Amino acid sequence: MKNDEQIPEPTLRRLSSYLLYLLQMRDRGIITVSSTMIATELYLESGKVRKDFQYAKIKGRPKRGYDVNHLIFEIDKLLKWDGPKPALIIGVGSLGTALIGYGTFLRYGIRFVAAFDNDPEKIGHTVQDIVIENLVHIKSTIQNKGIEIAVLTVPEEVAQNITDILVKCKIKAIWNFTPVRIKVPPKVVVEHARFAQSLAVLTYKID
Amino acid sequence: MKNDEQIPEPTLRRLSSYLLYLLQMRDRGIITVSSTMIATELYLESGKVRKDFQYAKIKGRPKRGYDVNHLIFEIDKLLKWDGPKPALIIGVGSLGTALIGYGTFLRYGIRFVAAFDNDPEKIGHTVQDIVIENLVHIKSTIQNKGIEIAVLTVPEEVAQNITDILVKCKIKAIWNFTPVRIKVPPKVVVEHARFAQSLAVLTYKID
DNA sequence: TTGCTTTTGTGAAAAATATTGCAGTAATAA
DNA sequence: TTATTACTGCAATATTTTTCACAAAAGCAA
Repeated sequence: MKNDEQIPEPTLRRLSSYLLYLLQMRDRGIITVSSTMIATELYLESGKVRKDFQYAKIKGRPKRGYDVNHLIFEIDKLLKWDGPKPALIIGVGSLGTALIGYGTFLRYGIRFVAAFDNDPEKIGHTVQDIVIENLVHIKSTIQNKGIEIAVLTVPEEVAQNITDILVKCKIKAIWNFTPVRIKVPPKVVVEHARFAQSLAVLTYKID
Repeated sequence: MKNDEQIPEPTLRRLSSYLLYLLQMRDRGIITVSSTMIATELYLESGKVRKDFQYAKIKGRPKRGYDVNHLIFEIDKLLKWDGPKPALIIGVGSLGTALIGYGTFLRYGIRFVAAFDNDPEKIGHTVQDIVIENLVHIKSTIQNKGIEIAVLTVPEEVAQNITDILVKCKIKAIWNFTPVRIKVPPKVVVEHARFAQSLAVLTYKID
């Protein structure tokens, strides 16, 4: 395996699942886990787990397995989930509010530090100690707070407009919860929260 | 291509994306689309789009492309998104409430017809015309309303317990929004709403 | 009609991802 | 010390998914 190789997306996704399990194990005081243990728990093949760790350049020890703390440390580092990154949310409707309140994100590398909405009724109010700001302040807030990640929970009609603003403000990544496929320059990372796609798999498989 | 072949999951996911685009096209009065148009819009290869339609057994016409209405009809049928299925939600916290309010699900084949919570404060209150019920009624509600799909937005500590109840009530599919990997018998379909996995890909790709 | 163009449908090649199998290593027990 | 066991690490193989390439079909224009 070459050194400069990109880590496959399926591997990245699984690494985040391993992390969840590993945190549970650490809470229970478990020091080492084997690839078989992880695989059994997550319904995978142990070989796949080992291959994933190989991609992540994480080493284990024959007969012992992998050190739980080391695994957590390395996966966090790889996913850049060490030291939560400041993020902003645009669109403080019910979904936006729910996401701000979803404390678990803190564990997943992001912390909400700003919120925006264009409803004058909402501006000035707070959600979880975050003041909802007017969009006109977005550029300065992004700069002042060093925000790289934006979570997009606006109505779909304005999704592209807002995206263009975010791009102008040099945001690096957008997590898009709208059903619209937004357009960005190549250097901006976009990830769709694919509710529909998830549901498609679910409903297709029924029966 | 054999007839009894299972449709690959990536294809299912893309089909749901095509649908979104096709609905927009229909609204704009467009009658036919080519695989190239879809591909350009969604940043894919046109061959992939055609292959996907091949899996879905959807035919086009050379020089004309595909009929928008026919595509929508066939994809809806395939994903079983025609005639929304009744679904219930368990755990009416902020995320649960947001999901109930997310009207777009109606387009994606499910309609919330029941909600449950174990907080006595909440029971009897309504969210979007749905009365929050006590969990003791879950079995009869599932039977009476013919519910096959459950959306799980409970705290992670009780996720498995609630899942076991759902399985006993013969639910067919669970859409799991908790970070816990729940265990079910093979015939029950589970789909994780992988917030963490989605974020893993996002944060890894930054820079 | 004929020729030209666009677009489908699909087999086949290529690439990505998953699985298998096993040599080698470290811990443990005898 | 030696044998046994339980692992990893990785190369080889298999499978899945994507990409490519092009013949055939259908519309269109002259």
